Amino acid sequence: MDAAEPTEGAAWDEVTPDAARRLLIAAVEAFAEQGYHATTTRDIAGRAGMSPAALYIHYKTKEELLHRISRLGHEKAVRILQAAADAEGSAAERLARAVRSFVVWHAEHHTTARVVQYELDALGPEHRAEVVDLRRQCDAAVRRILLDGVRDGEFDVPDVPGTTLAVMSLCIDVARWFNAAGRRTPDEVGVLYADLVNRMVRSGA
Amino acid sequence: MDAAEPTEGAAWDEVTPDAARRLLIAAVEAFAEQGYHATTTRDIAGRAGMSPAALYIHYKTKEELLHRISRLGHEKAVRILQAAADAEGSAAERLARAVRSFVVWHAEHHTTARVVQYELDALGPEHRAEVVDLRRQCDAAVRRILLDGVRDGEFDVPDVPGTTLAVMSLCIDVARWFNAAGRRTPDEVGVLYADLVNRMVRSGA
DNA sequence: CCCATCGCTGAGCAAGCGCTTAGGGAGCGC
DNA sequence: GCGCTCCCTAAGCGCTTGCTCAGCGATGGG
Repeated sequence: MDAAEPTEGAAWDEVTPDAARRLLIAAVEAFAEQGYHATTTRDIAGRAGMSPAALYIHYKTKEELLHRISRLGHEKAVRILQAAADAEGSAAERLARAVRSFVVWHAEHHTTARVVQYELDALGPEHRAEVVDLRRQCDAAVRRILLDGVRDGEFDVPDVPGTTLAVMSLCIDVARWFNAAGRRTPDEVGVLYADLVNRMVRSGA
Repeated sequence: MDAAEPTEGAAWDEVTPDAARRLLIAAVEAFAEQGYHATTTRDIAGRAGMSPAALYIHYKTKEELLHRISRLGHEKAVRILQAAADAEGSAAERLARAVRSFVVWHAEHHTTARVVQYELDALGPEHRAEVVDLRRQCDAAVRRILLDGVRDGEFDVPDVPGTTLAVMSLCIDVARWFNAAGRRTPDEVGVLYADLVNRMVRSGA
């Protein structure tokens, strides 16, 4: 389907210089494993092979690290969903693409996704507001597909906002339970979930 | 202050003495708002109107508080799902009841549910193992309903374990996004979700 | 009226936290 | 060689954390 998903390392290409990227990747792993509040700056620096003080050359605070991770992750999510919503094809095809690529991203980058989706409350007020706005754009993209499908008679969806919520919720929760060592590949989960969501909205019964 | 949630107080009836219950309810609120690691023992004791030291008369450690909350919550979840699985009626009726009551519980007690579902990793190894076992019982109850429905030709479910996972995931994530001040009541969400899940598994299209 | 018991508090300890500061060493133009 | 810049470290500051402990006031049996 769409262009190959970048790998874990390549996803942070835009973060420079090298030391800042290494710290950020270390922070993602630590936050995903233990949560933001349980992670110490010493732990992050240690994973990146640096002394505790090195962190503060590249980031003002620990919270700024989380903010950078959260913003980059949400921007990626918005891009994935808007690409699907803007694509050619029937509403069913666009919805399937949206769910599949969104789920694959959550499964493949489940460490990043876990931080992005579950550490939102650890952000400061203005940083959180910025990220909440990006989430609204995610919702809007999915809702647009559903509304198109209802308008064209493709879908039977009595409660569009509620179903949008449920679809997003289903995809996001993948980050919580997905385990790379488990028996399902990200793509298998994506295909399964696209089918389940299609069943939720298809008309006729 | 919690008059809006009539069952909230009654849910912790079994916790005695009174001071221990007040501390536990304070801990649920604090953990749900800020997360386990961001909550201090001083905060919990303060919410219960006590000094920091009072906590350690009733609980050995902060982790024991989380364990008690998590265990009681999971036991309730198991009871809800097994009651639905064991009920009379068609598989569709039992599935609808399971989803509806499970979702209503997550919405009504979303503070408790948030702690129960998202602070699992903060438990010590042996306490976590105990709780993970209870979660397997939850999964098993839902899977049993799906298998019955497939056997009787009521459901069309190509991937029973995967669909079980998705149904549980959908219900659990309610605890993350549900807001008591929002425009949906717990019962409305329960009815909506029961319908969406029914559409996932119904045969014919 | 006394004193043991229970539930609790005030004060504080050792450890660990986020973050700062002074300074070292490699690479560069001149 | 010299000085300048850029990354980085060792040491540590001020503060908060989970948890402890000696002791206090209220209660109730004798």
